[in-house]
Amino acid sequence: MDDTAAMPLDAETKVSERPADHEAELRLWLRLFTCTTLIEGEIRRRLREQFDSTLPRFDLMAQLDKAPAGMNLGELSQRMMVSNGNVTGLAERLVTQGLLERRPSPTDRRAQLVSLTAEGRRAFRAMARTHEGWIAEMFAGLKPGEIESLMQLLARAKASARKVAAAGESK
Amino acid sequence: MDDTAAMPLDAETKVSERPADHEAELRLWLRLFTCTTLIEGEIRRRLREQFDSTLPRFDLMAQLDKAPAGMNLGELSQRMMVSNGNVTGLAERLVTQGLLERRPSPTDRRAQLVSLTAEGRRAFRAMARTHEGWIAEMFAGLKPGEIESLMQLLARAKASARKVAAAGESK
DNA sequence: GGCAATTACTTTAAGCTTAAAATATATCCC
DNA sequence: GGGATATATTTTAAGCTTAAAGTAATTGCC
Repeated sequence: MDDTAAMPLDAETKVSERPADHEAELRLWLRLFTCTTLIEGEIRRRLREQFDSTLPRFDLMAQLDKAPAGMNLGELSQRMMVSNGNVTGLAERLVTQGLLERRPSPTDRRAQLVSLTAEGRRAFRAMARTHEGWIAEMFAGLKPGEIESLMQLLARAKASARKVAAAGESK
Repeated sequence: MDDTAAMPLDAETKVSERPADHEAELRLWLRLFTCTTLIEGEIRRRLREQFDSTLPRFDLMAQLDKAPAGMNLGELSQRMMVSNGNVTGLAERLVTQGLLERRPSPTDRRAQLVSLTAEGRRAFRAMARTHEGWIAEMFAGLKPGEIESLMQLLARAKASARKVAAAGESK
């Protein structure tokens, strides 16, 4: 019935509410997660209802819209931060819809080059314009200064988390 | 070269680079999303590697840990903010693993009551302790004041988004 | 009592996602 | 040149997630 090992240091550990050591961080994570999930869910819902599309498809198209010459699937998966296999399936569905075009890379017979079709580009631009409005709507309750503060604090949080995540993946 | 506003109608608004009216909000959303995804991915990875578990399973168990008497699936799905069908499958897998127990509700023959088994409770507590440490680790780069500021700004963002999302769902 | 509406849950179909294994090609080095 | 290694992509198996349709039981109301 002693507690946490050795307890090397730092007073800090108040006692009374023992378990709560990192309560502030836990609550922050919960709030961050809830906030993101709330907005994300609404965006997904609207993409589906208004454009019969999905967030991953939108993301993929956004990457290609920035690269008119097209790119291969590996590069796409890196930029989207998802697995290779994921992009394979996503691209396939977009090709079926006529929004995406694949052709073999001229320099590497293992690789495929994908790019938006004219229709894909048109469809994406329409979605993107509307999407931008949705996001503005979601954050309409924040003042410009609050947006700026949030940006900076999230940058700090991201840097902090990135350090931890990066450490693990070198492995 | 001024822009936006006024300009009500626009056929198309040609003007090459239409400057993205809501760029600040868009960048904020991107950062919020990236930050959450980064942390979430690391948590998922660790749950899998260290506990052979998943985030949805962890969340479900967390709800039940707070309700020793158990609860029915509908209540669980509400608290987790996911669909009913989702909980059905999740619970099924946890039962298979011996971490969850189902029994018919004594008062309503349509309903099931679920609760953690002794083993489930033990497993959850172990995970929760470790999980708390991970979260603290992720945010270790932030000062207490920064955590506090983030909490408040995210609360404002959440309230803003909630208003928008709620408006749509009454329908 | 009996029937309509509601509620609790499950099933289905579709898509997203990943890790791991498999395939095909390219590159490096002797 | 030829074999080892690395790279680009696809396939597979498993799980998560949802909306919509289906089933069963309960509740409300006449």
